[in-house]
Amino acid sequence: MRIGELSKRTGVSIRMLRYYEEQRLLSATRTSGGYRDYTEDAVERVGRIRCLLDSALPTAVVRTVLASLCGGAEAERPLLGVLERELAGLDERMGRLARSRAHLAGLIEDVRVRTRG
Amino acid sequence: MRIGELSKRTGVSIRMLRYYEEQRLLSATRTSGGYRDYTEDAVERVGRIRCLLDSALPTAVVRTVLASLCGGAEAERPLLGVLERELAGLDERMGRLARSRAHLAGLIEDVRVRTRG
DNA sequence: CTAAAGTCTGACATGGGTGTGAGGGTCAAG
DNA sequence: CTTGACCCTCACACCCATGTCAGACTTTAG
Repeated sequence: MRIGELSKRTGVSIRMLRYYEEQRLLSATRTSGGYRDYTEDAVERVGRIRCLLDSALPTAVVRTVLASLCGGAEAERPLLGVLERELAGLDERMGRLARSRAHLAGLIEDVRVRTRG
Repeated sequence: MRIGELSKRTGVSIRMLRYYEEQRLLSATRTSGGYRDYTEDAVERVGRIRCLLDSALPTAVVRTVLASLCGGAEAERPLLGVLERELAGLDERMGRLARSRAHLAGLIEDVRVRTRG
């Protein structure tokens, strides 16, 4: 299928499908006219890419993950380390956000008190 | 005082002090030679700016907050709304991150199970 | 054959605080 | 006067998924 159809079937913009190819997350053969030609499998693969990106993984990690998932179980050991580091990174970001939130909530409370007074 | 001293006393880089001025968060008079000349108050003001930025507020909001804090209590009503919207935004970001984290944790669990099996 | 819809590549913009560098001016101590 | 420390402005780079536009080509329907 061509890119427009894949876009409609996955809900992912054409721009992003091209981007995934550039990032080597997704591949397609080309027609004689130069159009991308996707197999049926592409639909599922795009879904997996979206899932991984929605887990806040950067494209480079998504590429690694996809490669490992297609490899055997022995390829999944280093993968696990990569994912755990990403998880730790997420936790740190959440911690920072939580601290900011506490800051801001305190600030709001201050303003409230002062306005009442 | 000049910018280098303010930087040392606040721990904020010179680059950032200039940036705050550009963003109209901080002001200084100029010497005849064109150097910025800060009053003592600037030290405290920079501290307040840092505090607000550390609360994940964008500079435009920091500007509003600083202006309101210098205004009277009646100026703090709209301010409160602004801050609450920011807080809601923070909560949404935290929610998204939490969802991503859950996604990723699930993915890791899958890999673990599959590697054991 | 023609028009329209689809596709191609390449490039620029976004957000937004922050680093870094170039090229040049100011000021104080020797 | 010279040297060196300090400062000035302007501008580009970063991150990185995503939108959007321009100009050109392909495919398909009429």
